[in-house]
Amino acid sequence: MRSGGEERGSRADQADQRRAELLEAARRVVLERGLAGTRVADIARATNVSGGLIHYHFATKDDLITAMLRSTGETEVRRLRELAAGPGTAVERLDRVLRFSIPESRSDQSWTLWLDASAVGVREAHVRTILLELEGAWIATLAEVIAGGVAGGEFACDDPRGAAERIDGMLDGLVVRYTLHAGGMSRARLLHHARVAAAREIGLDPAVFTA
Amino acid sequence: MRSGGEERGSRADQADQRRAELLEAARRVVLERGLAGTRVADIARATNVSGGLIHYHFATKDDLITAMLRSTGETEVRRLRELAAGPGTAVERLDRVLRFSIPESRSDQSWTLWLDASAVGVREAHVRTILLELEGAWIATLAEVIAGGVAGGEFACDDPRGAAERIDGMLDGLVVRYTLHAGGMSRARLLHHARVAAAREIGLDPAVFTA
DNA sequence: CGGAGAGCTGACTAACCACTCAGTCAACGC
DNA sequence: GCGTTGACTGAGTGGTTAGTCAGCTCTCCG
Repeated sequence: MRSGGEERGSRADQADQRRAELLEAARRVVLERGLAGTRVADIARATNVSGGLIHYHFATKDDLITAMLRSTGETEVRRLRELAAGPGTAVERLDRVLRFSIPESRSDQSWTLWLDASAVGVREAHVRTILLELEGAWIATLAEVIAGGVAGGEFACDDPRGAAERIDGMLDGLVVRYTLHAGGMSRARLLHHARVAAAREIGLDPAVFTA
Repeated sequence: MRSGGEERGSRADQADQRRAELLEAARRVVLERGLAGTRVADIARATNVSGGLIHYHFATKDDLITAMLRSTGETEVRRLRELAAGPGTAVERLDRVLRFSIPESRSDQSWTLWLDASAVGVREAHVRTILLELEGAWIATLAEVIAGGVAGGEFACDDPRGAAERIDGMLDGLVVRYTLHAGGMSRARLLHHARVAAAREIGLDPAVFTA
């Protein structure tokens, strides 16, 4: 075992690599089977390691799941900030953020992770904290992009923070609906709603996004 | 046991009453402990019956939970329709619907039931169906109220259905945020957002709701 | 080379929990 | 009254699963 596999550095790095590997496997398994349906044995199998190894690197299943949610959230926030800070007009930046906030396609079920986490977060404070940071970053980024557009004279909006909260809330709600109900809404309509709502908030015509 | 308790009718009614009682207890327990944390023994204890009785009335735990979700959803939809069909101007009817759609207070955690259900619904089609009907009824009702306002000349909106989808989505997203994060948003701000977004969709000033 | 310790294994255990079942009791029809 | 049937009990039972542990192997370093 582990002869033709990926390279492994010094022993000092090995544990970190393994931890990252377990985190990634946990993410895949939870996406596939749901949080409630995920066993630590499943994650072990997906990584081709023994069940005992999971508890060598993570004291409890909870630790593993929490670390996985935190690292996934951090990755998403990093990417969001890159897109928001990227080149182009404020309209282009805002549209990039909107498009990044919704699933790429019908088969992109990555949002179910946050649905599961939200249900758990009601009862568990450390999960709630992760969700709060994730959503806080989203709202803050949206608000910055909108405020930037206002400062540059592109947008008209007297409450960028409030607008960001409303847009973020609508995205969350609609994405859940899109994710849950296959026939309920097309991705095109989802994006249309996001653009219409955003356009209303910044005092522009929705057509600016598609021009 | 069961001497000073509530009256029980004929044997024919008894089973129905007991079923309803178990449904209601299941709702309370799930709200308190979450779907994942609910044991059938908890529901039995909350009803002061034996564990075996649960399975006398409901073949499986899943059956009980599903029936509970369905009955809760039906009750909420009935109440929503009453409020939407009630007296007053279209603005008043719309505002009643908006206020009914958000928690009554910080201690009203009834929405967590639907958060739990949504997470389960990703994997289980029969739960998904219940959610689809619930959300469909909400959107349809919102759309009817808006269309009514347009017909009566109160509102200006060229896509009541789309507006309803956006408002419903935003309510879902914001209510989750409100429910999850104690300090994140006040109920007043939540209601403010709902009214601002709705006012934008119907071409009125948000102040009409508070006048 | 040799000892130490990190990484890892897999069999084990203790707890948990949905569901079963044999039997009790009381209401109802006859 | 008396047998039947529906409501209900509570002690199981079997399957599942997070976490443990004794011991193995390999790498690193003196």
